[in-house]
Amino acid sequence: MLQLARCDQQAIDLAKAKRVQKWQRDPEGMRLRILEAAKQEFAAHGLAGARVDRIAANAGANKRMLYYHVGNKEDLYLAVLEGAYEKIRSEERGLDLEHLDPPEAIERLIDFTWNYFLRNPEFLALLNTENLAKARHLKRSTKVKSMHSPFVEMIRTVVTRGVESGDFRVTVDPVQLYISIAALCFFYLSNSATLSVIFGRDLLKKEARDERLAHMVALVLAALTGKSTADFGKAVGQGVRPPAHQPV
Amino acid sequence: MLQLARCDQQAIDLAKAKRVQKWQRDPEGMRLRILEAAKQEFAAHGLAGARVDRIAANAGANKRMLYYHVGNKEDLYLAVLEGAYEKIRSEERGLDLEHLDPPEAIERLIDFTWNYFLRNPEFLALLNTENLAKARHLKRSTKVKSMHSPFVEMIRTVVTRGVESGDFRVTVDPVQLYISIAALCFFYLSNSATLSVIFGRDLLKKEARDERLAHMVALVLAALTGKSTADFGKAVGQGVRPPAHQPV
DNA sequence: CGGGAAATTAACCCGTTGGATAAATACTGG
DNA sequence: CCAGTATTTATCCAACGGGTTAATTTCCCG
Repeated sequence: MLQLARCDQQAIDLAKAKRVQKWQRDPEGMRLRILEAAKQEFAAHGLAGARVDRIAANAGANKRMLYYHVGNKEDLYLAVLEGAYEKIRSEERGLDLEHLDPPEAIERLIDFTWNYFLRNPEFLALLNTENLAKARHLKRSTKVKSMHSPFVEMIRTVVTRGVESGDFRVTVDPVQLYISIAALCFFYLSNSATLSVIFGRDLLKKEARDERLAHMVALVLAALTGKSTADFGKAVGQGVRPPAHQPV
Repeated sequence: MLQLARCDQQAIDLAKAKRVQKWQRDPEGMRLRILEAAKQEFAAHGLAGARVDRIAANAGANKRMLYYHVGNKEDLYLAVLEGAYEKIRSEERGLDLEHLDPPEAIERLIDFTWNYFLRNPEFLALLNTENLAKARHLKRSTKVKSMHSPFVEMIRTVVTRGVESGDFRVTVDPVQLYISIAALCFFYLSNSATLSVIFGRDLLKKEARDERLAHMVALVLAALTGKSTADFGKAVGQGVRPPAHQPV
């Protein structure tokens, strides 16, 4: 008792003397940490499986902070989702496909999409979660709808140029083409866990990834140009080909 | 009070006389109804979002029945998942690709995969859920692993035959090819909700679905055979082409 | 430097949910 | 027809989890 009282007195003295702070203000930083933690949590467990307490803990924050800075669980989720879309579209805008000749532009688009998904696995999980919810939240979002037409136009331009130059034999709906490219990348990575079990291969190891990228590029370009590249995926046998292509 | 008593007596009399049964036994039927309800529930809400009480209600059963006939929530989930895999593999086995010439076999495989996913949207949702869980449950399952090699061999045969006959210009790893075909179908359907919002089109309406199937067949066959089919998706402009292909 | 708004913490509330228990009821083999 | 087993019902509960309330601390600016 006496001892305790002495300690308390000491603590107070220290607090006054050295101005010991229990915490410091940082609203912007806090908000970012919250959103980052939320992204990881939603990506790892889905909307229903995510735990608000875990988000708070991983953000190094008090649970109350989530509600103070962002809102309830669903607001948090929507904020994360919007952020994720903004990020990928912003990177895509920097792709600059106009200056490449069409086949190279397509290859670059595939390469980018693949590596973006590889670098941002949470993005895949978030999209799946949102689709499970039938895009309920995305529909409410005003931000997201506007940011996609420029991208489609960019692809349309590439296709048109390719057809005019004779590089591409046929014309394609740019939306279909983009969906197909995204599909080839997305499905492989998003479902790699079950596919690896089913086919008894580790689909995420380096060689497998390189092989997959080569396969996708070959598939799409062969279809568009009619010229079959040599490397269409590893042979029917077991040999593994060296990667034909490296991330940017 | 008196009235009530009289009613009770009446009820008892009726029960004895007409042998009124409050319920009748049907273990197998019950089990099936439980699994069906569970499939819908897990597909609609994911593992964490699924509610055991809702499953019971939709199965027309008491909650206790789930635990009695199948097990706890995770057991239920695994049973549903295994059932889903069994169903698609079993249907695939009936595809009988051996008797078709290679390009037709591939087209048929795409057609089947597409329509299977279309008819069984829960299957897509279940796979996504399982991948969110990093295939944790599937790894535990002994049943599932074995049933896939025959299918891969079936595709391998088609590819080999195609190369030998000269129909296909290049050889392809059958696993890569199957993943690509599944990807083109799966991603479009599984993500149709968000994609529809983003691109401002209803991707599930009849014309869009027909268009998609034609696009996928054209893409894959063009890549394999080198012969571009005319119909590679709707033009760069806005015209919609009539469906080139109908479900079986 | 001090008062008040902004930021943060601590503690609590309460409906939900997975799961368990025991009693009641139907069926079946002897 | 009866005894024992299989199946179903009716409750209960403890843990969890999202959200809130109120107090506490920091910082800014007049």
